[in-house]
Amino acid sequence: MAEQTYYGELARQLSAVGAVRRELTRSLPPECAGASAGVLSLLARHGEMRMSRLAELLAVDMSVTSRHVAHVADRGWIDRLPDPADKRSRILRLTPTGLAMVDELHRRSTRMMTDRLNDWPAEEVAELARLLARLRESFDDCRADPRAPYSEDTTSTTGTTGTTGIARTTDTTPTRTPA
Amino acid sequence: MAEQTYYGELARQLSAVGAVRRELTRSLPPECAGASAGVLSLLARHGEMRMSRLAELLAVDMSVTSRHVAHVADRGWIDRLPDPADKRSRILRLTPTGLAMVDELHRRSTRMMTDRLNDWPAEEVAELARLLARLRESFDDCRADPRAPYSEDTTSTTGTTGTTGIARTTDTTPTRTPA
DNA sequence: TATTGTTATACTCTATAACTATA
DNA sequence: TATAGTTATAGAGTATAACAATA
Repeated sequence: MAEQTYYGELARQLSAVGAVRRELTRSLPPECAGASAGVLSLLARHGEMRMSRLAELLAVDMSVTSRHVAHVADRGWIDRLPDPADKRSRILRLTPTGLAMVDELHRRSTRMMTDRLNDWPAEEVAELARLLARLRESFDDCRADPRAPYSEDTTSTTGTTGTTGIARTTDTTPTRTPA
Repeated sequence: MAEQTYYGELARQLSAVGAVRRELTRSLPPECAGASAGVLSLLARHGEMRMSRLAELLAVDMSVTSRHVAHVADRGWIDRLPDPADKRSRILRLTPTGLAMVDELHRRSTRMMTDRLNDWPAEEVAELARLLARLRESFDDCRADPRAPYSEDTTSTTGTTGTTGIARTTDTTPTRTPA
């Protein structure tokens, strides 16, 4: 069990890292917004899948996923194939154009990171990536079992009861490593 | 210089950590949105400051800062005092109510992290916080010197030239540790 | 009756640009 | 002329809820 202070400090750093994410987003091609990039990367990494599975991996509501998927489908980067096993469902699969875009995205993000972190030793880059993956897993695990998220009646403020409605994720099984 | 693969992996993990940030946001009191929390935390950490300095620390445009500051001022959490040295400028300072809110925020975020990461050894929590802080610094350093951000003509796609317009940050000097 | 996915609507956060008031 | 801050407007991302089609 870590000291209280570290937890608070970690929480602050997590908010602050938004600036880094925004800058990473700015390095993307203009036709491919951040959310589209997320969809394409996951399809490249995990292979074809259904909407619901993708929503899990993205850790956002399916309504959100639906819009992002429609967007990348409109641009011809994925196909939405009928699922023979369930007529309500759709199978999402990268097109060759989509695959090319994934490679482009990977090139750009790698270049950006290389540029910014050129003085980082390899172990620290890998270590940070590892810890972030584990952080997500720890949060996913809690989302998995639905024991009351919070009670929050600490003091000065009205209590919230944060209810989420997003399913479990866990993402550590690459299917394909682009380029 | 780390291997290319680690850079790409880190970029992916950074996008994916958005889910964690969203969940952290959900733990906040309803009257205090994420952006307000950021403003209050920085004022608690660094003490009173001007708008422009706060915009730097937040790493967002000053127009954005202005709105967030107006919001927390409306709720009585900060005062906007005249700057005797420059009549254009305003000094931002936490009110007692604002300070109480900061404590509440700290309590909540710490509790959330404690809840989710209860099986993490203290060193890993601290290590992740440390690496994230350093990540921000590395990105800030690049923003500081304005050598052409990018050229981007790798292949398949139209090139972007990401221009930012946000100043340098660097945040490692706590002024006050709440609670 | 429950589940898969879509759409409509609303809210948060951010950036750009035009504007003011000082410097 | 340049800088500090404000406001208007637009765009990206997300959540909730109502809905259609199928299980």
